[in-house]
Amino acid sequence: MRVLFPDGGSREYPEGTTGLDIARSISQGLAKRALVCRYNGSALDLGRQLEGDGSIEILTFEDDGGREALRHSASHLLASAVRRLFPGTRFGIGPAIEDGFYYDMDIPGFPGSSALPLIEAEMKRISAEDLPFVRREVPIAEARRIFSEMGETYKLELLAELEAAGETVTLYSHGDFTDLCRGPHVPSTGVLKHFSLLSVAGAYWRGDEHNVMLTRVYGTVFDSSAALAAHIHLLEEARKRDHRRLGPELGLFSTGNEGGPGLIYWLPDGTILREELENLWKAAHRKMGYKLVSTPHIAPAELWKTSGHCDYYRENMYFMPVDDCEYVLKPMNCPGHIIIFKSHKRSYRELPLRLAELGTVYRYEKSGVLHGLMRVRGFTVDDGHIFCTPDQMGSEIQDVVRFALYFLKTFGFGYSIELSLSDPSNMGHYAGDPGQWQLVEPALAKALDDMGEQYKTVKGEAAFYGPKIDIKLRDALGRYWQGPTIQFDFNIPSRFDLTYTAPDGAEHRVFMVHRALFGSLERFIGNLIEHFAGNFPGWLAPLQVVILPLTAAQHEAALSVLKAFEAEGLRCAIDRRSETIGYRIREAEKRKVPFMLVIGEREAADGSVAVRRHGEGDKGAVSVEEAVASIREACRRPALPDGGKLQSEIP
RNA sequence: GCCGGCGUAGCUCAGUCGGCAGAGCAGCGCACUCGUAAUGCGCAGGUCAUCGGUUCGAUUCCGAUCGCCGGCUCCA
Repeated sequence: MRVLFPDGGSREYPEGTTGLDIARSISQGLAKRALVCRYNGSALDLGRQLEGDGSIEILTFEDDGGREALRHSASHLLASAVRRLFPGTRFGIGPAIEDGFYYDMDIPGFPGSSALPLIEAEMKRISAEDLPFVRREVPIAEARRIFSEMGETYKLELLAELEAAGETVTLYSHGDFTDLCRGPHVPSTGVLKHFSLLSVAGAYWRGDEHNVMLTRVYGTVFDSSAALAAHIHLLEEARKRDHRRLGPELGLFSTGNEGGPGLIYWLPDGTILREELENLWKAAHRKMGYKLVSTPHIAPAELWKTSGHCDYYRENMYFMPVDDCEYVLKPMNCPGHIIIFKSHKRSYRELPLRLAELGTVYRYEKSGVLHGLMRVRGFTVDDGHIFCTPDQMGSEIQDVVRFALYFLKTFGFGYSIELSLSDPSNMGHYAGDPGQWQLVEPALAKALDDMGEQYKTVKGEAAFYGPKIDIKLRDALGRYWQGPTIQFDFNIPSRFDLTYTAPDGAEHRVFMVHRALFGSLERFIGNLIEHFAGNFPGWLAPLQVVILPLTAAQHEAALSVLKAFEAEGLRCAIDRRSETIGYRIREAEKRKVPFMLVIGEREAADGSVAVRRHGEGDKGAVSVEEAVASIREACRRPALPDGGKLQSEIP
């Protein structure tokens, strides 16, 4: 048989050669690192005999497929260890996940996370036994017999579903442990050396809250102890940066308990941070042609019936009685902006009309999903609604994407773009006229293409009311977070009968786009805290400069330096406490103040300050004027976006 | 909401197999006037999350409630 390699070369092998044979024939090193292979596109165990001509890829930990096989094999290893320690355990599913694996199990008498070291030790033992993973293809009836003998009720459920798909299933065994599994797997348990169990959690069988809850054990596995250590280090680094730890520690916000779960109380320093963001946001939006508006927090339930939220968003809304009516605490800003759009008859000359508001909304979230600033019950959306004509749509989309990227670049985030489109086989599910979808979806793709942006298209991920562009932001640790979102809405304009008068004198349906660039101010600040590990850039630092007179003899000099910095609008404070200079520096460092200015006898005498930068240490003495100039520069607010719209014309 | 874990001073955590509640840091007072990440001494600080039960006695054991943390398909 003729085997083609990824580099274009090819070679003749006897029929029935295995992937491992081929890897060996290429190099010992590759054979050692090989985990699984792909032959003619399908992933296979290295020990599988290959049939017929084809193209081969030997997959190692460097490849997605190799990593997945290693992780998935580790989940089997986990399961077999749990079975040895807790006989009678029944198994659910145990897939590989983004950076590790888990297994959902019903473990009789499971003591909780205290059992993890025990299980890990048992896994090490099974790894040392170097048991081969053996694949077997059996008729479904045979599999059913095997699993019902073992009392594996969850596996039987899975088998029942697989019946529809085919007549046979595959089983993988190592030692006396057998699992229903598609594979492929690494050759033997000995390949799994560098793993660690991380946590235990409850998980509903098949993710459905009506089902029983199983015990989920999470773990991770790598191909070297160094890579495992690096991953553990990353987890620790993430823990250190956790905004739920840093936020209260830096005096930014407080939440929970008396204040109510999921509600954020911004402390003075957090409020400064917030205000700086709001100021940049407002100035940038005005420059980009948005009109800022402000809408009330409550509105009659009627409004929300018209918008449709009362039907499909009810369980997230807070209702309250007012006079004889029912009112709603707003969960979204759009209906408010629609009232503003409808406040008078609109001409095509006014379009595109871009309304924006930092609108605080309240949504009921189940108590268990609340999470620091990231998932809360009250938050401020940097909401914007663009009302435009079909013709204007393409350039509006580009403007919004560019605007979103401006913010991400300003904060140093990376990003990746996702375009969510409708599912063509299920158009009945969507709001609006299919013609609109056909017009808009290609226009969204074209707008991104024209800008030269890379993006991933996901069919069927659109909201029922319209297609959308989601931008995920990547922080300093390489983690992705929900970022800007741009959503078309074919539902609301018709529900509210939003129209404009065109040049032909007739009324036309307006196009509407929702967009949020920060998403929520709370979540975005959470991202910023973790991204910067609390070391905010100068313009965001709640306190920018601390002035530290060495002794009481320099208090006067220090006060005049303070005045010089205050005059520049810098946020500064003087620390005249009767503490050693070391103590006061330590306090300022812990507070992550970017600049510390020490003033001793020498500096007081010649009108200088000794500059110390947070995290960097003493930078030496410079004149007060120089210090003011350089710190003012370092704390300057970011430039507004390029371009912008003509603001001063009456339409 | 559900499963599991946790809740002791402002913070970080000891401790009590049921018998007067402990430390460090922070706070306050006094002294110290100092050269780049913790000066010394002293004082104060608690309904041991809340409510109920068992007990002569509960912070400890049991139950409920509240809050926080890890999670709740990334599909054999």
